[in-house]
Amino acid sequence: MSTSEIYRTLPEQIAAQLRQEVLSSKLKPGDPLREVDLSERFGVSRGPVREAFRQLTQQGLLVLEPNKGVRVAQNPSVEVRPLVVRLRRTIETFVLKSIFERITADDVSYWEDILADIKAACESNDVDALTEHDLRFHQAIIRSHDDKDLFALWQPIAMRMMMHYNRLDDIMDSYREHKRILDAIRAGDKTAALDALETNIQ
Amino acid sequence: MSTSEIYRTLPEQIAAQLRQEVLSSKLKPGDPLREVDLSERFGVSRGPVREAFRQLTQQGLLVLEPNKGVRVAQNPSVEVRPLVVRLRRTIETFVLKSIFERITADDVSYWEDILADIKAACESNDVDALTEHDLRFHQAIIRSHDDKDLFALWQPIAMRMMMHYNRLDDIMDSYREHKRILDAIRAGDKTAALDALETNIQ
DNA sequence: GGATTGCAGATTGTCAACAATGGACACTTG
DNA sequence: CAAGTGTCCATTGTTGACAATCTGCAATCC
Repeated sequence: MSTSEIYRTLPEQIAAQLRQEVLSSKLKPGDPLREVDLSERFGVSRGPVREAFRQLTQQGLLVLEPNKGVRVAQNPSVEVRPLVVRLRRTIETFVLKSIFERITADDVSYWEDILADIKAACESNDVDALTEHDLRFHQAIIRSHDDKDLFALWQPIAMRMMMHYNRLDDIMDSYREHKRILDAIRAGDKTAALDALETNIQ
Repeated sequence: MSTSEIYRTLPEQIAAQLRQEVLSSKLKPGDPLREVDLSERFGVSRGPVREAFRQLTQQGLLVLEPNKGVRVAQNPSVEVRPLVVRLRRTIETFVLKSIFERITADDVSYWEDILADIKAACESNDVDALTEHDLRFHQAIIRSHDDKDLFALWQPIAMRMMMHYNRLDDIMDSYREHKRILDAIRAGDKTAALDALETNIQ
């Protein structure tokens, strides 16, 4: 992980690593994951690996079949993708509307740090890092809401959007879109912020 | 379980039982669940119980804190509940719209069976059974879509709505609402069916 | 020849023992 | 007496052994 986030438990560390590999297409849809392989690779027993599988299944990145193990999930079909976009927009705009008046300078400063990471990833053309920081940006917004359950609601939807997907011709657009969101927030322009957010989610 | 559904794995059976107890408020928000207690109760080791905990966590019924175990989740806050309603409506109307032209006689016949269960539950004033069959009804609709991933997307949202909640003054209303959905489907009236579905989800 | 059965290896499912963690409460210390 | 420290116990986290299940392939039968 390029971020120095602290994962408290063994399964979380394993899940974080595997998530990164799925989102970066190092692991492709349909690829099987073997418990023993991974337990040897991470130097743990099969228990924590199974637990990590469970977390990633919940996030929609892996699919589990009893007695047959887990595989990397397929991308949402072309038919379902617009639904996922709509769901994610619904949640994120709900949260932004809800917290808008209570956004603190600390919040903005934290989001700016992430924006800087996004900018760096764009400039060095590092798609994997961009995916990671893009996710962190939106995650940070969701997490600033009081109701922590919103994150659990949002995560599986957002993950399904981030899987093996790249809609941008110019990678720098990602930076511009996120900057536009943050600029509008800083200016206190709620309508513009919501519009910028919706534009970014597609 | 009053239905004779077949659960293939041990964890699924345990999860089904616990889910029923959470949805029927036998287990209340904040109640802790102990691995050893449940493993003794179900006559298995702690492994399958942990696995069941993971499934229910993913569905939003339980909340997991590392090194501290799981508790029954809180109801969605009054602020978040409208969002959950909107998300569930979005998914279910999307599915109904999408499958409408391809609904078979077998589908309708199966849904009628569930409607009969709903009617029976209403008439005998059995709220727990009603919750179960209400869930089965909507689940059946979601599952008739080709994209099986939709169910995974829908479930955590629907579960959050079903937790310890009863919006109806007259329990028979539930039967009437579901009957109205099915009548509209039988009549081939898509608009009416979608409207009836939205009315039922609140 | 094509379908069915039976085996063998690989893989997941379950278990019970042991390790690590966290919280309560008594104890020391200033 | 208040703040901090240590110990114990309940509980979860991790492990490795063993059981059950699935998959592919070869032998058998019609």
